[in-house]
Amino acid sequence: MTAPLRLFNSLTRELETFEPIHPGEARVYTCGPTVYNYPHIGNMRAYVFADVLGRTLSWKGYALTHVINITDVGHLTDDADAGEDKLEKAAKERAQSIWDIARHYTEAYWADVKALNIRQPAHWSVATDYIEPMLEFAKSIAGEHCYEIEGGLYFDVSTVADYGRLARAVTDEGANSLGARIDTVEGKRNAADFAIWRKTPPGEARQMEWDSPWGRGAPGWHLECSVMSGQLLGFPFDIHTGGIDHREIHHPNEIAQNQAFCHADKSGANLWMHNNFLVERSGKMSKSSGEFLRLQLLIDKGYHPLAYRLMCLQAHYRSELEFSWEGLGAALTRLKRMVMAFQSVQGSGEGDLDQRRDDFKVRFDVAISDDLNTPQALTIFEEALGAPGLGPGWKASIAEGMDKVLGLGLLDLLRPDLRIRPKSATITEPEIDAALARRKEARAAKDFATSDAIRDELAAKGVEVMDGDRLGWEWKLG
RNA sequence: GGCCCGAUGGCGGAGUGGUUACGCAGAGGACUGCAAAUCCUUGCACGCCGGUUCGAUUCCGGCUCGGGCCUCCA
Repeated sequence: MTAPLRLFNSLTRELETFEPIHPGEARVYTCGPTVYNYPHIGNMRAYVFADVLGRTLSWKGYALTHVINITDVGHLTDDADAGEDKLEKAAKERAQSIWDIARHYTEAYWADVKALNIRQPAHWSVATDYIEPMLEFAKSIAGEHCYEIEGGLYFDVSTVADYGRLARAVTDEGANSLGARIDTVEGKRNAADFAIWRKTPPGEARQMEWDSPWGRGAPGWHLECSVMSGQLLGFPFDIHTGGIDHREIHHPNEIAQNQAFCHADKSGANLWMHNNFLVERSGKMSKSSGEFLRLQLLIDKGYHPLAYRLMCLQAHYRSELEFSWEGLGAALTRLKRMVMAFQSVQGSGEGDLDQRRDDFKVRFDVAISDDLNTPQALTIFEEALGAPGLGPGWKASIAEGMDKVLGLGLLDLLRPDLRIRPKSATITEPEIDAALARRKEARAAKDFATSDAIRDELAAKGVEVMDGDRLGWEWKLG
């Protein structure tokens, strides 16, 4: 009755039918943020994607266990072998405790998660809570797959089968392009070898460091995801997601660790899924480039955060999505109309239209089951909102079904909620109300010169008067 | 240098071997004192050159252009 769920597996680069490892269950691990800075909206696209995946699995009836990790240690500013830990660096620059830094940015991330209607996963796994299991994991693979050099314990990628197959990095000659540009570290056997444990350099002390058989130090970034996914979901689990950038380094390394740990050639997860980037004309979104787009900036400019979610939904997760303020505005306009359409669904039509209702559901299911085709699912959703004369319960049916998958939360979203005061506004709501009251009097007296003058004044302050609309007025954006 | 991806109307963005979604913008209409908002209607596209085919935007090859990754990044 429902369509089989087809998902694109980065490992095989093909669509595959989802078949749960544990009947009736779906276990998903999503690579989360490194909390050394605010997330930008491109980062958040990854979580909107993972959220839609999770919601779809729930819609299909699977009991979902979703894990998103919080990286608060081990992620370096440079490559796998050099550079500083991002958290240590941020703490040093701001003269703050590393734990305060981590907490601050974790909370900022969670605020964005909430604003975008991203559901809470079963676990937010924090890397520093898993140091012991990481040490155990490292010990179990150290003998057969790792070697020690001055910098710490390194993983020898030649000890596992098909290293880098996820990245498709092997050339015709058998050479591996991964790590080709990494500066050589003294003693490394292969360019792509990476740190499992990084020793604190002699004479230095880090805020975050632990004892280990390889000296006092900190775990390598790649280690944590293998450990937390294995601990919380068990190997093998169903789906591992992340940004497309992880397809090249982080996930191949994770797979290598999983192979070593499980004494198997399998990757540790049945499906590896990657969302493509949000791009901007001025160049790639990058935190290292200084200014970057935060969700809060969108809100400050008067755009409701769910307009950004809708913008993400309008494109397929595997396609690059072009960001522009015009595009965001278009999504906001669409969202406003959807909210109004949803509110006008009365559910008072004849009761003999169940077949049509089911047809919508089937079409929606087919679209979302086709590798999460949210752009198409959206159009079917809108068609259903505007379908005339559907029977009682239609509205609730839409909210409980399609909207649960898309996550726009139309049941709790009212048109006035979308009117967000821009931070730059120079007029207050009471002032606007007062002006509109004066305008109403003028209009009643047919003093159109005065009423138009008031309208012009408001327009100059970014307020658009809408007489024929219940809202009465709206902020002008852009 | 190596690996990979893309090229669809004004913008964004689906999809398909033969009638080319959808959104926003635009145009026309309804409504309005006039507007705006809203609603209805609607025009507009498949990078170039070959090949396969009865027929290609869709499949194959080449070209051009653009992008990503191999260094931190979702």
